[in-house]
Amino acid sequence: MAGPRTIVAAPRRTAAEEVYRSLRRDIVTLQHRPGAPLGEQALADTYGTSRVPVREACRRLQQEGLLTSIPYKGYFVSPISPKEISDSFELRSAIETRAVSLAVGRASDRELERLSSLASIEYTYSDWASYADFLDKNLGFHLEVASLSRNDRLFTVLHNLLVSMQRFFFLGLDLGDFGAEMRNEHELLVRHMIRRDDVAAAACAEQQITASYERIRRALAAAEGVELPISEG
Amino acid sequence: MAGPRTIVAAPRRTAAEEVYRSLRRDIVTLQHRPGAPLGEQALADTYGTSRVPVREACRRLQQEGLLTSIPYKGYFVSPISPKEISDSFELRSAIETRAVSLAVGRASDRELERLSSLASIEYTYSDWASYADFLDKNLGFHLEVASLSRNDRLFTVLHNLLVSMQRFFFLGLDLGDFGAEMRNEHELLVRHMIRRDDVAAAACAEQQITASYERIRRALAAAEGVELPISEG
DNA sequence: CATGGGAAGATTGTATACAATTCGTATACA
DNA sequence: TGTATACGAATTGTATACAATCTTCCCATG
Repeated sequence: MAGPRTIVAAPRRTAAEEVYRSLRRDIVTLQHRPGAPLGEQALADTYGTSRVPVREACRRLQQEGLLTSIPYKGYFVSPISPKEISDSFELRSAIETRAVSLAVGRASDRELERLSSLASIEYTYSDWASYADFLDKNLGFHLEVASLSRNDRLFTVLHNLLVSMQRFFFLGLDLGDFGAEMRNEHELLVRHMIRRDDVAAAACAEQQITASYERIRRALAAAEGVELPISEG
Repeated sequence: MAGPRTIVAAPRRTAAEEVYRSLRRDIVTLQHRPGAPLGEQALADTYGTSRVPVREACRRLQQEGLLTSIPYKGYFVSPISPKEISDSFELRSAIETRAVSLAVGRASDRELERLSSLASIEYTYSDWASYADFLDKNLGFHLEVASLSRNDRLFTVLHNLLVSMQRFFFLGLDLGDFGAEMRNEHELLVRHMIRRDDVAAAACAEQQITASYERIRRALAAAEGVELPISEG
């Protein structure tokens, strides 16, 4: 899913890696709420390891923006502020539209065909497990586009950004059933790319990212500071 | 220099932080050559600490792309390949042009005036210390632009990217005296920004980034695999 | 001479113990 | 009552010891 040519490095089975993946999953699926306190020792007890691997995982998540460290107080799940959401979408727009442009110029017909097969995804309204699966496949689609840009550095940065944005999307899915809408968006984008129209494809991506942002904004306005600890940005 | 409103976090004086900063400086100034092997224990001995802080620093540098880890062999300074340079400039172009656009719409006249004062920089040809100072100030200029975008996430990502690209620029400065040229570029960009012409400013930034890439490419072609270990990309 | 096995060395991964720093609180004092 | 201060609890930061894993090289064996 993540990478077609994942020659980079085989992810080894290490405790630090396990803690990292588990913690990240729990954070992006909102099972650890924004603002929730996490201590190294507590996490070590939870995962049955020592503080050293936990520490490594936490520093990684901190660098990716999902955790915030307050020295001698502990780690905290980074709060979700309107500004952070807006900043993230703005940056995503800058990077992903370029990725689409580059991909149009560099991907083979064969690869675009394969991309097309990843465009059709859906979920079941108000089904949590379905949400998780949907977001995973949606991430896969966008990462495939990024990978077709043939730019490893761009891929890595966009990968990190999209992962940290996953929890925003979790907030949005409950607002309504957008499965069909997003599937149509994906398919439209791929059609532009197959036609090798880089300008139209980039504009299409830009517009879809804005639409996604609007969905999140509406979901946030609907929830309006009751369910989740949203900090003022 | 880095940030005007650096409210984010006071950089604590910790051993891991010291090792990180020292190592990063030595890598971007090419005092540690691309491909050079670095072991945790050796670094610990060098810096007079234990492996734990060294490890933390190395993982950070690895995630930023300056170090490459080969399991059970050691860390190595990431090689500089033509593709890595090209990828980096491509990504930089995507992010920085957007940063310029945003800054034009959000910075105050006062801030743009201050930015103007950072534009005039120069260096002395074939003077190493002068190079380091020049690159530092040049970085400061571009980071100030990024900061004026008012997008923290964009700032952080571009910051990391530009830092890791510093060592490319080191290769380029010896090719000739580009001080005046780059100063003119900076001043032209600022003039576009002051005129609040975001399209012209973004196009100007794009063109300048391309020019910078060309300078590096020529420098690399001139050196042609004799002085430095350049891996084939 | 090619090849597989295995021991030795090196490196990373993990656990535990200890030091350093910070924050809250209680308390002494004005 | 208000304020300063000292103490203690909690947490991170660091050092060291040990275990696991990989590489390498040598040697036996076909």
